[in-house]
Amino acid sequence: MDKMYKENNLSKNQQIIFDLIDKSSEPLKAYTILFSVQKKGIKAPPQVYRALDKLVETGKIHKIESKNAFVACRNSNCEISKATAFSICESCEMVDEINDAKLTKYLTNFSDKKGTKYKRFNLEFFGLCKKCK
Amino acid sequence: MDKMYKENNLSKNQQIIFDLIDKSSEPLKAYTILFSVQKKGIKAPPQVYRALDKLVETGKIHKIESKNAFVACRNSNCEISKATAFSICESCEMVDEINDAKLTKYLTNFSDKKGTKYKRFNLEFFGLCKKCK
DNA sequence: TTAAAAATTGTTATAATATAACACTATGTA
DNA sequence: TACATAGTGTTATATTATAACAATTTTTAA
Repeated sequence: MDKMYKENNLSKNQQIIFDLIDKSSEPLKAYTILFSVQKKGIKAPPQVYRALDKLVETGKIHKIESKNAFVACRNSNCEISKATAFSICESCEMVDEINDAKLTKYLTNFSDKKGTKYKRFNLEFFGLCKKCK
Repeated sequence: MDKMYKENNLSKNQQIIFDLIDKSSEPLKAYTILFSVQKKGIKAPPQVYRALDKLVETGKIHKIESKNAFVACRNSNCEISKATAFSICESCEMVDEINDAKLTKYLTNFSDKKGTKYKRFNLEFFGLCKKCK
């Protein structure tokens, strides 16, 4: 059988792009991805953005909104991105996903002054990483 | 004296653009701002982006990263944006700044598993606002 | 199994967001 | 007053993202 990529539920383009992001030590931007996968036949922005959209939707990757860049999800059981938190180094631009049950619980249960609860959040912390400090 | 705008420490372009954002009931995008202020002599993107950068830097406005849009700060004493939180309606796109001392304190004091504390954060909650629910 | 539905792909063009670089002017400060 | 700093105006261009259309592949379920 030659459609191995279906075994983990990702399409061909999604798998190619996920692999790239997953192997990267830093967040990747859409056009960086595009240039990296051109030899694999992915030649145009919509192909990249469509795969990214789907991967974000399914929680395989997250978008770092302040950087327009994408990282693989490091939370073993993350299937849908509804509670994301990141630490971002303002010097070297390193990004780490924060996986802190207490923080997640606190924010997931947070309700504002009108009593509204939210079904999703994204939190980005900025500072200096260990190396840069 | 004809340089009134100096009284509150904003330059001419900064004041024009701040006023526009401040009066708006919704987040404004850079090019929406650009089109709105062309009659006031601000004709090119860099003029808008420079003013926006400065206003963000001084905490007069905040950028909603997930929307590439800007809102005026509603926290009376916000001089530097180091602790921002917003609620965003996924239906009508309404954005409200959350001003919750307990939340701010919790996040300002948050330290990750390596004990690192961060000097700034931005939190965006997503859900349905009262109207859309 | 097979036809309809849903998801994915490929492609071209273009829209939307943001910055580089340069010349100049205004303002604050010693 | 002169120097440094901040702000302005301008052209061009870089970067990020989507629209629209045609085709193919995969899934579903009758």
